[in-house]
Amino acid sequence: MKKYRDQWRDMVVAALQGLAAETNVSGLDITSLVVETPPKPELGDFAFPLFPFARVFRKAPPAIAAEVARRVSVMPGVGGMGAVVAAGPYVNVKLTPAPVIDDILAAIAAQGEAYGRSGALAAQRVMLEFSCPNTNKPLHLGHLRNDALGESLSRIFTAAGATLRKVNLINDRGVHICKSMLAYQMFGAGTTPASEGVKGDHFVGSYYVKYAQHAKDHPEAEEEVRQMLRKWEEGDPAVVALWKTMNAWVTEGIAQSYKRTGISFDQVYFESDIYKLGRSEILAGIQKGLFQKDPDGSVWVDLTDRGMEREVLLRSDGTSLYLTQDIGVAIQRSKDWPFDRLIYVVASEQRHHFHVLFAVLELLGFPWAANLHHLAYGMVNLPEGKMKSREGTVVDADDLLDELEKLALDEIKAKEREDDVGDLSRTAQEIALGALNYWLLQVTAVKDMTFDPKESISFNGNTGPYLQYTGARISSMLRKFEERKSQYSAGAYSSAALSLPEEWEIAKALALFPETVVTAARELNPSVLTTYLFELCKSFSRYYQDHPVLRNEDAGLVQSRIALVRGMERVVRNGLELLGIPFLEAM
RNA sequence: GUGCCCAUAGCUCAGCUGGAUAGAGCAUUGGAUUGCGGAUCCAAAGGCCGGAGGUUCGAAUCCUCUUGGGCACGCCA
Repeated sequence: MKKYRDQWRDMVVAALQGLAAETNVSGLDITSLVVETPPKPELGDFAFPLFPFARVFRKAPPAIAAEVARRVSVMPGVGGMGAVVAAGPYVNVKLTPAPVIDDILAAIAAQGEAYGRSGALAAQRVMLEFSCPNTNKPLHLGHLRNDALGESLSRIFTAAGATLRKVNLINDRGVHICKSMLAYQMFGAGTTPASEGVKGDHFVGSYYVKYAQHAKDHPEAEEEVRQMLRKWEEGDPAVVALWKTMNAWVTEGIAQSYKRTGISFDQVYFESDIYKLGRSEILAGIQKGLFQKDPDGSVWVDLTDRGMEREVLLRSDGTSLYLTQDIGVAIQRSKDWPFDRLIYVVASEQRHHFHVLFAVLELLGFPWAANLHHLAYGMVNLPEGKMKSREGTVVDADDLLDELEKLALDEIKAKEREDDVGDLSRTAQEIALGALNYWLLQVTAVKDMTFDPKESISFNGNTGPYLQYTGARISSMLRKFEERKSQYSAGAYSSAALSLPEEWEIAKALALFPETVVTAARELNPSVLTTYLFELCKSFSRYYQDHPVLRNEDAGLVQSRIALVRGMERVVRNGLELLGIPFLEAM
């Protein structure tokens, strides 16, 4: 669609310049000419508001609009492209649909899976960090939002042409891990996830909970934990062995969850490998006078001239902090895989941390420090209220997925679709995932949100399953067409047959897909795509409700509408892929 | 207390770099010649865009103040 928009913009620009030249007006600022979509389709396909030019022409906008419309309408070749009319202060353009429809449908058919991909960000190497689980408990609802955002953005960036690298950082060391380990030593009695038939992350998580209960009336436990951490750092064989065993259980469990939700990474960093990084950079920074050592031995950075505080970089005993480590990791990454941008998908609670991190890296003089970005996302609550780990109201990711799958399964059964669906449990899983990812991505990242499992799985409304349903209906239509193909062989595709306003609306929307992907990437916002796809599907549902695709006497009409349906199928398929929502051919 | 973020229909959310009468979905009410899967579609009703100023030809959008909510303010991660 961009092509056409630019074409018409150029013509309007030429008209304005022509008018300026003839009336001896100078100082025309053409950058203030914007193209927008009229609020109602009847008004046209593009609109140019001319308010900004009133001053320079000393004329009322409607008068300018009338003059511009007149000039554009007599430009060579305009007749075949479309009509141009003034509507008050606006110049509206109504495209001639047929050639545009031909163009769009041909492009989709030719590009197939690649339709929607572009080179818009071709020069960019983008590293995207997300998920970053702890190895002391299973994933919860918050991780699901993180993962959905990270995975979807990675696909969107890739589609927009960027070279993208997904990285994960597993927090597999520290006091929280030792707590589970200590509790397991005390109460584990040699059991394993296998012996108990429990997923590894849940197994270990249960000991984390047991520790918390134990520590309530055993204050000395805290000291034992610290001792254990010390032993771990010293490489005590027994402690390290237990740590390895329990970490393996958790990471295996988390890997299963990733598989279930379609999450993957190009590189995984382990905190246990890299937690010592950063220290040397801090020490070097002291030499350069960037940081100061206090009398007690702690090292600080003064950020007050940036409106921030003084922050600790090294403890008085010389050891690193989380911040120190993140400094080291960023530097390491810039060496491992030099990037143009590094985006961290991390909950908004850590805004301050990243503020400081980025400031320190800038102080250290890394040129890439200006291209670090914290994609902060808000909390996910349930209709019942907030998640609070202390009150045990944290929603476990696997449990939630189980619940969604059950709801989906119930729905399939209620509609008596078991026989049509193929693999029943797989379909339920895919619907559950569609419901989850759509809901999580539909809300702008920075905002806190409410996740309503029942509403998310609903098959009507603004939901993932609704999109999947539209895809399934489209697939069904295309299957039927293939079965009866010979019936329609007398006719041939012709864009002229697609003369309904609904068909024009759909075709235009299909044409907007590639630009929409780029916008989503530019704004780091998958919800741009959810909204786009929902509206596209709604238009299509409305259309086929009233206008039969296959049940037509005119074989040419059938062929033409099928071409449009094929375009729909392609865009829905490619679009859902970018959101991590499975496309279903039947449901 | 200080800083950052959020506030749009009863509920859940869109609203692009300011542009035509602020939009969806859910819920509510009323409809759709047995229909290419009715898991759909249509319609009605529902708003001082938290409030007050300001900038502008023009503000949900930008600025200031204010109210309410969230989060962060550790030699934790």
